[in-house]
Amino acid sequence: MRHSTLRQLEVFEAIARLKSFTRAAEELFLTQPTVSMQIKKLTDEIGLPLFEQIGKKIYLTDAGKELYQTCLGIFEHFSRFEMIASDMKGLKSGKLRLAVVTTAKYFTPRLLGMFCQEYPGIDVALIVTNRERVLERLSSNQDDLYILGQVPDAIDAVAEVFLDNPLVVLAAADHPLANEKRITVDRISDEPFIMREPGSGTRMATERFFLERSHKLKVRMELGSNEAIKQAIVGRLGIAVLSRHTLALDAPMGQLAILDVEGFPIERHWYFAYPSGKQLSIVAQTFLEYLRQASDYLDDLSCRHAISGHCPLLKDGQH
Amino acid sequence: MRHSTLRQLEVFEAIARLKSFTRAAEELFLTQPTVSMQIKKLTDEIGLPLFEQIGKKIYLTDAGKELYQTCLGIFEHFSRFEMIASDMKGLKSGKLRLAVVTTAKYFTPRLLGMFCQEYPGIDVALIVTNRERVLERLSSNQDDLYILGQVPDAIDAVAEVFLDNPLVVLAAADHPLANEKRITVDRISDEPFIMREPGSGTRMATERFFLERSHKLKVRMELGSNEAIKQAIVGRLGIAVLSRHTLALDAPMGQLAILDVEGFPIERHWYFAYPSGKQLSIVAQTFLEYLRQASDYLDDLSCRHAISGHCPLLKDGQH
DNA sequence: ATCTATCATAGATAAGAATCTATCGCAATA
DNA sequence: TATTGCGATAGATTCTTATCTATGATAGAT
Repeated sequence: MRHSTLRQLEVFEAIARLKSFTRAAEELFLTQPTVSMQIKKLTDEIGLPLFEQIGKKIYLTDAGKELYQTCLGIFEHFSRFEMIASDMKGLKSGKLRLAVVTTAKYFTPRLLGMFCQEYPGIDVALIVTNRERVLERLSSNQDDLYILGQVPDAIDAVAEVFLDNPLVVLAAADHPLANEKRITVDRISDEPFIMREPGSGTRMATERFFLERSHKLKVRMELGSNEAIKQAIVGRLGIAVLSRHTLALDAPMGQLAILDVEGFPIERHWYFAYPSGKQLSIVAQTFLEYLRQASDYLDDLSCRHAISGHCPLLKDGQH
Repeated sequence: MRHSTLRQLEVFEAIARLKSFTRAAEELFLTQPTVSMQIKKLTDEIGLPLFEQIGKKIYLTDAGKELYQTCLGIFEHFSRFEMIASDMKGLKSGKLRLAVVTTAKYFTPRLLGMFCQEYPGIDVALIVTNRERVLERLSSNQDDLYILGQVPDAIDAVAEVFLDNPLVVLAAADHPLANEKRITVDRISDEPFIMREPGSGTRMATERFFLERSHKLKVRMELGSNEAIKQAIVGRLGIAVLSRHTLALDAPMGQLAILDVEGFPIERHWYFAYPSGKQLSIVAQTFLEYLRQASDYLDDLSCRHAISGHCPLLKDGQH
């Protein structure tokens, strides 16, 4: 009976409900012979009579009753799906899967928060992991969008800048250099450095920076998280280059200083990316559009926090 | 999307499962362009992409995942129905609704018991009510088969004898006539009679019997149930004409006697009936066939009980 | 760089589905 | 008995569908 058509079920349902071929025909804007024909075919396929006629009344047989229930169930499934589909089209529902590089966790929640407020039906999943895993997910198409601090090179992907990502030199607030200005790279390079593990985008950029200036770094420690590094700085274990975004609201206030080193901040950027050739879901497209628009506001925000004097991390007059 | 076809869903399901258009085509014995075409149509109807292709891999979009679930649900419904239908065809399941006249309750359970044993999957519903209600149900086609003691006349129905229904005269075991033989109708008609309510088939047959012989009955009581009548007989309130089937195994033993009256037992019959024009369900047909075959055995059974001397109701030598 | 696997597209065709009009047969009803 | 209402049947038509072959495009794999 897999060869029955939905049309037949539709016709059947109408008859079963109205208990009349003629009424059903009217309801469906068909002629009566047409519905008769449909039912005939359906009955043949099933191999059991669905209706019986005593006098002029129509009754459902047991098989008919079962089929009626089946119909209702099937239509239920259909309309459920139709609802979901139209919600997806109208952005009333849907899912957005983001995978972001560790450092991005300092600002993506805020981004997502605003987006979610605007589209309350959208379900967002944020995965925070290291660059390597993010690239892995990117190439096996596990998410909708990816956020990285560096354009993926080995993988064919579309990437676009949407936010600045300035790298700054951080030291303990009472570090001798904390109040100096225009510190040379020379002086910095003598300091003990704390770094993320090799492979970290920040580390790569930092190393390139010093390499270009023919300096070597004293890497005193390698730590697996930005938070740990900040703690280490406060503990006077050394200085570090980190994204200014790591100095988010929750950073230990007043214990860190941004050093005014020549050539800093290193201007890196945040990129969103997705596999080239991927047809983005409507939700993803919308989020992307939202990202582009929000970037202005976000830049502003991070400036105010980190630069324009509202940031408790900066000593007076340093900006 | 009500215009999508089941075929499309079938194709879609195969692709979603195999994650390949080509594999799906092979599985369905189609060419690859055919499945592409089907999916194209389905996608157009739904208005959302269902698959995405990154490199040579196929992935389901969110909409696709939803549709896949929907498909599974729908196919589930279908196969459930198919199972039920094929069970119905094979008598492995099904329902038999019987409506019988009150007096028939003394033997139908035995009939049904045997039938149920033979077809354990069949669900039987037995409704016992008075003749009037049975006819009502018959004319509004509420059940599969009906059992009556008299052919329905006002209603157009098919009826067939399947069992004898002898009416006998019952009296208390110590009634003066209990030991007499060849009692004339004359003598009986002086006795106080206990009867069922007007409309009862037994009553109608009894009245006709006496009318044909130009006798009138002294109806002393009208009672609504055969059991009540038997109790009344035992209580010496009178005698009565009842179906011998009412003297079933559970009858009060040794307290009732069948009087050997001329012209008795009145030979009535049990009929099964159904609305003419009704296409009986396979279950009903089977039961009917079973009834015809079982009638011999049942006749035998009731004979042995009521006539051949094994019956405790009969005094020695009366048969 | 070439080959191979995979999906998309185009064009053709044969099969079949859905539908109609006209008419028949039956049963309930007036 | 005549009429009416309802479903079945027959035959014709139109349109769609499902399908094919042939070919093109793209991206991994060798």
